[in-house]
Amino acid sequence: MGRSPCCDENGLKKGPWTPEEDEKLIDYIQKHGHGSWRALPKLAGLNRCGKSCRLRWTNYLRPDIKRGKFSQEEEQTILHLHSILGNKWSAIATHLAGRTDNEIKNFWNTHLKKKLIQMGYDPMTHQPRTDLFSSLPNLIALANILEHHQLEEHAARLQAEAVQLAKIQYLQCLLQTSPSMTTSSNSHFNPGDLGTVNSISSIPQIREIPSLNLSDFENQPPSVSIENIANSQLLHQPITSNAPNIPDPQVPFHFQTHLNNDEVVRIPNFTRVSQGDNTPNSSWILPSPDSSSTLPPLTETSISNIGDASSTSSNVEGSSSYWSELLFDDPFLHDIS
DNA sequence: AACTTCCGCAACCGCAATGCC
DNA sequence: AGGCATTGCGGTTGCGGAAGT
Repeated sequence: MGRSPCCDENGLKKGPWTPEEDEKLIDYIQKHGHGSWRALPKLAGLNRCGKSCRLRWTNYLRPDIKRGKFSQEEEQTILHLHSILGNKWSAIATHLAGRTDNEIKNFWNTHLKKKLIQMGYDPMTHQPRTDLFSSLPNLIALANILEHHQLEEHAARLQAEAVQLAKIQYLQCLLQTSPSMTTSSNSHFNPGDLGTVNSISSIPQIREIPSLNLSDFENQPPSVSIENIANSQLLHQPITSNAPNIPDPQVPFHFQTHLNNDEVVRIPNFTRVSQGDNTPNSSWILPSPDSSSTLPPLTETSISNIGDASSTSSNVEGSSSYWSELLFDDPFLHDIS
């Protein structure tokens, strides 16, 4: 397979294009079309290689190019497509009218990738990073700063953010393990679908969380101080299922966070605990941290009252399925699916 | 004000795919 | 079918302006 001759070999000009060169290129293409890119420079009176002309035209001079800031919608589209296609910039560009692959690639590398990292996602897999606590030193450093300069109010906000982040991670784990959410083309939840998470605001416990999307992290990435981790009892601990009869889901760890003194969220073993009954409308809220160890057993009877009894299989997958169905059977969560 | 560092983006490089003879 | 030319694509570079010191 042949290689294009390098511009250098022929003493052709490289580097930024001048307005005069742009004008020549535009004039020529408007009159004759680009035809052979190799022949074009000579015909257009340009001391450039054909490749350079082609790139200049396709990435900058083409009249149908849309310039300027990417809209929220475009951003979501890129995130979504990237989660499916990966770094197939040209394929992604076909779904964004007027945007070039180069522009999308640059936007990804300079903005979106950083956002995902800040949100705790692996930008390549779009999966939540499981090494959240490997960034502990950074969190500690942040905590030290906050310790001296932040007001109590700020700390409370951080705690809320920690809870928010944990909830997102929970939902990701949940959606990943839920067969009911699996499709052939996109079997996992991804941040590009964060708009979906907004619907979770209908969950009573999460209602207090404002509508959540990427822009929420634009100016201030979610941050968690070590102090607040301690205060909120956001714990990293081995799986020790406190819910009898429910096998541990196949996840590396789970979080447990106390929203306040009265509420507990366990993640991803997000335990919706009935307070006296196991009906679908029972509360999501645990009365106290300790109560999680004294939960009434979720028996097959109670499960059948809630969801599909066949999902009570003792294997791990069945467990995930069970929990997922348990959760998704909740009318509050119907919007998600 | 001067210098340094950071950041965004246009452009380049080089490999792969496709087309043509 | 094989070889060369051309085009497409993704990764990387480096320039210029902004922000920070």
